[in-house]
Amino acid sequence: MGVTTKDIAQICGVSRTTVNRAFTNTGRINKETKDKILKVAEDLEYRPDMLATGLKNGKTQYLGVVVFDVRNRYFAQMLNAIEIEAKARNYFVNITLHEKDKEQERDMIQRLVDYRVEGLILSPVSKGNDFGTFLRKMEKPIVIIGNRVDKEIPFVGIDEKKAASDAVQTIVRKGYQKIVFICPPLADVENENVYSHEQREEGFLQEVQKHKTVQYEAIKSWNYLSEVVKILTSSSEKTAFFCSGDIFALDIMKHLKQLNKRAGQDYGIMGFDNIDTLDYVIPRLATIDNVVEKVATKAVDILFDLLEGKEVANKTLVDYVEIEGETL
Amino acid sequence: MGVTTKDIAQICGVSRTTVNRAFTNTGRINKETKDKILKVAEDLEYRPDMLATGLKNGKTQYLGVVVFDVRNRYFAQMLNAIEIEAKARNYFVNITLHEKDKEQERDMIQRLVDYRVEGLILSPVSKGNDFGTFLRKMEKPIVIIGNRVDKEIPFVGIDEKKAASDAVQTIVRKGYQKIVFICPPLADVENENVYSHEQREEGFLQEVQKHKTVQYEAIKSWNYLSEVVKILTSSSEKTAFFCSGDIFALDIMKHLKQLNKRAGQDYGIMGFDNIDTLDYVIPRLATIDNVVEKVATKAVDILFDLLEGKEVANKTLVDYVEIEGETL
DNA sequence: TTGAAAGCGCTAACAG
DNA sequence: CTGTTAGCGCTTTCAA
Repeated sequence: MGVTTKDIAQICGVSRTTVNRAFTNTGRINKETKDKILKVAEDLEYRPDMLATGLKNGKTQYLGVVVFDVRNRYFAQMLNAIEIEAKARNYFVNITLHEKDKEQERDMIQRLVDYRVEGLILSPVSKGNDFGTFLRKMEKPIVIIGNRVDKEIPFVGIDEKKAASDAVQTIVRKGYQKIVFICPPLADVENENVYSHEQREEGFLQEVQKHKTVQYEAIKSWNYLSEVVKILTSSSEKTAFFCSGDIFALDIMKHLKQLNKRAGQDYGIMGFDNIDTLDYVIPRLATIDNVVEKVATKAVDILFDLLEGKEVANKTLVDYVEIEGETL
Repeated sequence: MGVTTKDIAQICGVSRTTVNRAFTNTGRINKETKDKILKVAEDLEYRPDMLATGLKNGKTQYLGVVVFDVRNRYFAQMLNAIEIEAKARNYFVNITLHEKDKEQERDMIQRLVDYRVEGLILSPVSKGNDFGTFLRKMEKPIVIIGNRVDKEIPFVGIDEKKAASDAVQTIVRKGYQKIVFICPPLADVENENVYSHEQREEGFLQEVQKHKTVQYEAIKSWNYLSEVVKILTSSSEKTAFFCSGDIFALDIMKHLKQLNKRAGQDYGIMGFDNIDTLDYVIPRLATIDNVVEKVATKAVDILFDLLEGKEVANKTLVDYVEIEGETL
């Protein structure tokens, strides 16, 4: 590497300890020597070696973030919020991505810990006790967004169940007689949905069953497009599709448009997430804003509470927002 | 931290040197002691401290990436490609984001270097000699995507100028008599466009001027929407808008749709980038695919060439793809 | 085949 | 106010 404290010490005719003191403002030090040291350091463009500092202190001022697939709008917004919030506290963020691969996910977490990040924010595909144990073994503050791992690890999110339930109420109020829930599998491999989508489904089922006159159905396969067409052409009831993600809704709208079925008129449709692609699509999709930026910000707050040794709730809910659209 | 080589050495009754040899396969070592060491290490769940290793070797197996604003689809695709390509070579990626802030940009680069990333891939907002000098001072392999900094620092991208020129040819061929180039400023602060958009503009101008019968105009302000409306309502020529980014095109299409003007019929429009939001928008926007994933992959390839001490071209072009749409 | 010793660059306890 | 010393955890001569 380049310039070290040793070089500076030599040039200034002092010890490395003194040089260190000049930087850290710790211990008493003569103003003149300090100024001189700082000046020399600047002239030489001295930069402390963070690996050495980190090694010594066991602290790196880094947070680790692991998410799957940034291409998902949801995550992009999340990452930005985390970055901003962390920066505000003078921390840095190491973002790592993977593609819904559970093994990779563990690797990346492990790797970040090996590099001594001080805390982790995760939006994992893995969950369950086994994964929870793995995380606890890291012995680092961890906050989870999006997929509840287990009861113990702090989680931040919205009340997905209640949001889905609200959505169903809205749909019913609009006079739909049949509601179809679209919820294809997310983690492809094991055909297992992440927590939030499971919750959405639960919320849907719980609420829709309260309305005796309303028919319902849940489609959980990947070829939902053809199923949707089948339903729409075969049934006479006023039908709405409630999708566990905006993407599915957009996909359906596009497909049906080609068949000359118009959202909001020939059928109702509602999404979930409020991804910003919606800004460019007409008609405006009705959806639930999962306030991902707020959630991310809150997650960082909680992580810092943990870092400061504070107690935190193991579940923190942020208020979602229902967005009215033109598709219901 | 947890278990160290010292612990393992003690347990196995050998020196730390020997433990190290067991891991690195360097130097001769008794098969039995080796096996024993590895076994103990596994039992204790030993993890090498990467800060210590990095400090010692001056190598971290990390690449640094700095981009502004992942919310931009463009970058999201890029990051994924980089991550995958780096992983394939057993390297890790530290992604850092900022919001078009030049000072922050430098900070983050500096910080990554302080952490001894071995190389950098940047898509910077800054450019020019001054920034080039700054980068060279890092004394790290660097590859630039998207904003040419200066002649010396290796750059990967598409031939933006030629792509824009091609686009104009296409538009002219479709019979448009007036072409309006939409290119609002990207780096808000200084009203200065990044290289790629400048190139697109140059390509536009160069080509459009070859077609004497075609009128043209360039709108470079943020309130392009009202300008567009003004032009469309006031002129009788068959008009097409060529946007330096898909986002602007989508914005215009949405706005004009509300005024009952239909893309592809009442006016032509073409974008640039081929962001994947286009998949959900009807009509399909004509655009240029900037093949960002290919570019990113290539950038990593080049970075590794640099890491291996190979000579690389200071400018590498990847073939773009013109996408036909329904909007011309 | 193994170990002792020195050092990467920074920090902190303890003396002076 | 300043310096000496030891050590973070790992690696690498060099010698045994």
